[in-house]
Amino acid sequence: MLKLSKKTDYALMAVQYMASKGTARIVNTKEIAEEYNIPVELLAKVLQKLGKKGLIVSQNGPKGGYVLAKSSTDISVLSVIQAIEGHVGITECYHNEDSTCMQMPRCNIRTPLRNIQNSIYGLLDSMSIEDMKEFGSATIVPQSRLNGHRT
Amino acid sequence: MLKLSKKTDYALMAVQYMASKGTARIVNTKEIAEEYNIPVELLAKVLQKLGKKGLIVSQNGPKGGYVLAKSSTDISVLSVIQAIEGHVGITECYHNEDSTCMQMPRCNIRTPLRNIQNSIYGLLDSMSIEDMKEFGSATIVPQSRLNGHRT
DNA sequence: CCAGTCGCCGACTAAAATAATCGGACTTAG
DNA sequence: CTAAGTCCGATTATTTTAGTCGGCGACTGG
Repeated sequence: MLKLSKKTDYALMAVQYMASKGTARIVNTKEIAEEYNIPVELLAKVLQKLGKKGLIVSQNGPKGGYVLAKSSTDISVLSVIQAIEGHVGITECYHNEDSTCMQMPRCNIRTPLRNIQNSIYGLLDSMSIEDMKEFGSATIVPQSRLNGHRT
Repeated sequence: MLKLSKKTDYALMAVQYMASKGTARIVNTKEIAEEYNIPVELLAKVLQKLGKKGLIVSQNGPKGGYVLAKSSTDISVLSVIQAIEGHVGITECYHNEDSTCMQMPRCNIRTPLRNIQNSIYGLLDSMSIEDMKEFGSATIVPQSRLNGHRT
């Protein structure tokens, strides 16, 4: 239904939060969880995933926590989403590499949907975490080819 | 997880199929279901929803069925998706009008996500069912502002 | 004029995805 | 050496999605 999972929301919030603190400051799970009212254990797993994907780096022990692995301008929104959700596809057959779709043989919407998906990918890839701050109220993608409303 | 539901897939396939048959030919649920290996009862409900939204018109009785209510150039992909999924939002708070989101007070990703969502809307709205045929293997949205891959 | 074909509708069950919890192990600053 | 932190797998609860069932109502051809 075209909705992001809460885990992804949490991930974006957390990364955004870390970005706002800069690379000098190390933040821990509890701090972020309290800031946004997120269940700690859940956020913990999310951050672990981000760590394994190399988007953030972890520091163990007391005074430990996380920092962004690179500049917020170099972290795309897409990379965060994919870190949490794995391979994202708009349809079953693009979501699961080895899906057995009953409709495959005669499917008439695969290719066009792939194009839509690629456009969305492009959009998400072109937007960085930094952009999410800056463009708080601007439109990102040129919609020059839009030709008015249909029903 | 940014995936369309099967019902929506079915709806798009069905509409596409009807478009391919033209407005003269009336098609029934069973015919479409067999063409694409879709469970009839499920497809039936999908078509009913499309009917209620005025995208297709129904004909009762024997030899009954459905026809597109208007030209395939005047039916946007978005309208089909919305007919099935209702109001679509990329996040909980945009999906559900009256959602009580724990993160609301301090949420730092609402506005940027809304922009992303609007871009997706624009894309889906600008694409008609007819376009889905034509652009079987073309890219729809100009991605001129893309600036290479990040992680 | 009535029998069979079709759409219409709501309630129901089944399966899958998501959200959240729990328990315990490993790491390290103080 | 211990408390504060990350790490990790297993488990449960909740919600969403997929699919099923049964009956009603509309219509058309014979």
